Parts: sequence; C-alpha cells; structure tokens
Amino acid sequence: MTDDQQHHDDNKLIAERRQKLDALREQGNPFPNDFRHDVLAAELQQAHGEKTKEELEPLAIRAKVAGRVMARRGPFMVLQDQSGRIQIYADKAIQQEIKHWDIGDIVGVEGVLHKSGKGDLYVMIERQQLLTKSLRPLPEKWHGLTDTEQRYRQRYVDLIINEETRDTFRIRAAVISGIRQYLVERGFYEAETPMLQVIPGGATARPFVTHHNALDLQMYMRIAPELYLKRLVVGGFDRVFEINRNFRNEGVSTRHNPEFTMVEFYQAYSDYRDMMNLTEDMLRTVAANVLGKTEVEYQGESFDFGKPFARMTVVESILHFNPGVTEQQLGDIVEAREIAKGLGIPLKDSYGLGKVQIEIFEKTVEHQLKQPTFITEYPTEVSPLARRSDSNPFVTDRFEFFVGGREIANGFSELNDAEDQAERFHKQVAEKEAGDDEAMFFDEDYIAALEYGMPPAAGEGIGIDRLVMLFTDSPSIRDVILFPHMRPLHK
RNA sequence: GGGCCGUUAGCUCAGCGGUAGAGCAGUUGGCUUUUAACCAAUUGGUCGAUGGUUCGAAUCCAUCACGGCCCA
Repeated sequence: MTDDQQHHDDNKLIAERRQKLDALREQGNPFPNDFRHDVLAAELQQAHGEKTKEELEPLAIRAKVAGRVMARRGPFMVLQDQSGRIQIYADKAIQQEIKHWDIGDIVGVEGVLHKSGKGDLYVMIERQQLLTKSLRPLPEKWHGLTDTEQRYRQRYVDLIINEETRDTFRIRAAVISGIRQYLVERGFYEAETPMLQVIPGGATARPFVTHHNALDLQMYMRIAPELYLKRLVVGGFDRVFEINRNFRNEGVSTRHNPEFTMVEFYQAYSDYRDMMNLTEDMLRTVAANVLGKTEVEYQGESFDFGKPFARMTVVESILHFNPGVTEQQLGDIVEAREIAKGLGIPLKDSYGLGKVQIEIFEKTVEHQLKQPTFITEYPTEVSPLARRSDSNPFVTDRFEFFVGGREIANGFSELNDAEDQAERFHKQVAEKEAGDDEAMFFDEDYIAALEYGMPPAAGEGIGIDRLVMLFTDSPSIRDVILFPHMRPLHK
C-alpha cells in the first residue's frame, strides 16, 4: 500500500493526527527516546496525596513523569502510566506549545508537584516532550470500550482505556507469582517440560496435531506436562512444578479456551491428603496476599477460602444431592445405568460403573459445589494415572477441587507401580481403538521410567485461568486471557 | 452443531417502512485551578456483507460473516 492510499483510507480523525505527525517530522525525530521519568503516578499519589496544599508547597517536590494523555480539562491534562494517573498543568505559554498534543499521545513532563484547590495533585509543567504521537483516537472516556469483540481483538485498547481490565491482569500476574513464590519457598524446583510431544500424555483430551519438518515427525501440542514432571521425580527432583500452557483441541466457551494455563506440582513422600492440605493453605494464602481477604465475591455469590474446605467422596456427594438415590443403587452397574438414563445422560456400552458414577456426578453434583470443596475417591476407571486406594481398589487416592460449581484442581497419589500403569495404558489404548479419541496413548518410555522406580508421591494440577476468574469476578475465561482466540476477520 | 440476541460516526448508543440522529472525541473560537471541566459554533456515515420484497429499506425477508449468552 502506498502512502497516498494509506492516507486516503484514514478517516478524518486519523488524517488530522497524521498531519500533526508530518509537521513534527519536519522539526526533527518525532519519536525521541531520551526522556527518563523518575517517579510513577501512583508513587506520587501515595507519598503526597494526603498532604495539604500548605504542607506540600514548601517542599517544592520536583517530578519527572511520563505516560499517555487520557483527558483534557481546561489547563489540566490527565497522564496515565503503568501505576495510575496524575494530572499535569500547563500555563498559557506552555498551552500554546503543546496545542498539538492529542488524547492518546505519550508524553514526558517535568516540574514541581502542587495540589489544586479541589485537592488533586498535579505537576506544573516546566519542560515537556512529546514522546510518541498517537494516530488513532481512543474510545470514549466515560463508557470506555465495551464492545466485547473489540476488547478481545484489540486488547491493547482495552488495557489503555478500561481500568478493570488492567486490574484483572494485575491480579492474574499476582496470582501466578504468588503460587510460584509459595512453591519455591517450600523447596519446589521450577521446570520447563516439552510443549511439543511425540506422545501426548497426562490427560484424556483431544490434542492439536502438528508436524516437525526436519525430523519428518508428527507431533502434538501437549495436553498436560504430567508424565514429564513425574519423570523428573524419578530423576530425583522430589519437589517439582511447572506453570505453563496446555493445549486441548476442544470447543471454546466461557469456561474453555483451547490453550490455558496450569500449575502442576509433584511432591515425593506425600499422598493426596497432603496435596489437599497444601492446596487449602496455598489458595488461602494467595487469596489473602492478592485480594487482601479470604472471601471471594463472584457474580453475586461469596466463597469463603478462610474456613476449612469441605471434603466428601464422589459417592457421598451424589447421595447428598440426589436424595432419592441409595448407595446400593450407585454400587450396581444396572441400577446406576438406570439412574443415569433417568437423568437424560447418554451412555456408551463401554462405560463401566465408575464412568457411569462420574457421569451422574458431573450432571447432578458438580455445578452445586459452590463453597471450596474437595471431592475424593474417584473411580479407577476414570483415573488412569492415579494410585488405587489400599482399602478399595475400585477407587483411587484422588481428589478434585471445586469452587463456584467449577472444577479448579485435580490431584492424586501417583501410581508408581509400573506394571499397574502398563495395564491402565493398555485399557486406554483399547478405548482409543474403540473410537474414543480422547483416550491415552501407551507411553513406553514413561513405563521404563517407572521401572527405574518413582518414590511414592502425589501431584496436582490447578487451572490458573479459572482461579483468576474467581479472584477477578470475571464471568468468561476470555476476560482473564490477554489474547483469547477469535476467528480471523476477512480482509 | 442447535436456540436466542447483537453488528448504525473514532467510541457509547437512539432510530425499527418515508430527508441518517444524540452524547463523548475531533475542529474553530472563548474561558483558564479543572475533576465525565465549562460556553458557543462546527466537521464527521458504503447503517456488517450480498441478494430479495416495496413507489420507497438502517428498518421487512433470505443467505453469509463476525461476536455474545445458553444448550449439546
């Protein structure tokens, strides 16, 4: 596209700004990079916001601030930097000099800090520099950018204009660093395991398929880091974790994005009960540190991370939320199938009792688990990587964690019996061959690792996105992912 | 994949068969310690796209695109 066409395509607002930029070019480089701020807006507000005008004036505090012009109010402008906002004031002479500044421009300003009659801090401009000309007009100052599609497609605009969006991603960053700090303080090593895998393992899900040209090899985007992290436990990393993306080739919804962030961690010489205790303490700690409290307000409901989390088994929870159902019925494959059919759950012939129970659980219990709740004793049939319960081989030493009716975490005592693991893989392969494209592959090397011996261990994965949704009162997972996936626009 | 809803100025939205509108932003001027600053004037549009119905379509119908919510 030629310059002429480019200019022709601009609307009038952009064309006007482009003319100002052209004028700046004639005077020199319009994109200088020699201004250095020495303080952030929020630092000024925090240090001096409470001072009276009389207290502040004699101090004659000098400040260099830089940021984006967000509003104009007579001789004042509002500057926004990463930390917050500060006003700047231009006398008549300076006003003439900065007449070409537009809302959205990035500027640097130096002067003395003052307080206005109404009690707001401002920097009285002595020297000023336009650092970057903004060519596109920002959305409206009062309503901000509300169009969901544009907020997701142009997140940078959303971040400039909507403070709630900035807050959401600040909290996200704080949650991730809080979890990282919690684990590191307890002796966990952070690891990075392959995102490109030849055998996608560690979960039952449809993977993304890709191709490595040089090796001429079909590869998969990982669906979980689990099997690699447990190889590290075999290798002697008794406490290890990874915070990174998983990819699952599934639909998108308010709760699902094809790539999402998990923290997975493994701890040798511990079991699933230790993991539940750790989870409870970690989430309580992170909530307190990030939110300043342990009650979480979410979409009109309140969830209390301060109280001990409820714990019940899969069967107990089904009985609790289905008063007409008895434990005997749930334990019988024929009767359990009848119950599921009565609930309108489609069943495959291949489903065993454990799978049927979980279908009933997901349909009738999951969405009702509002307050923080651990559900334990998941059937072995649906837990191909978890250790069987010593007292009841039908179930595993596994739990899932729910808040607000959503699964947030999944953990278990690890299966470290190589022969049992091989058998479970064989079952998965049989299911895959029967048409279940979510079933697992047989991972020979993982079996080999277990044959070297993995210490008794437990591990867990926590869905970061869903946790951040809770902590930021976000109704959609897309609100907590900076650049959620969208269909490309044509042309 | 199915159902419902949406797409109009840079942004937020009215208009729902008869000349395309408002607020903010922009431009010009005034004011000059403002707080969604204010006052006056003013610019700005393939009404998502393509077909159709009609004397006449932003408006009704169909198809498509993109998005949202709910369901599978």
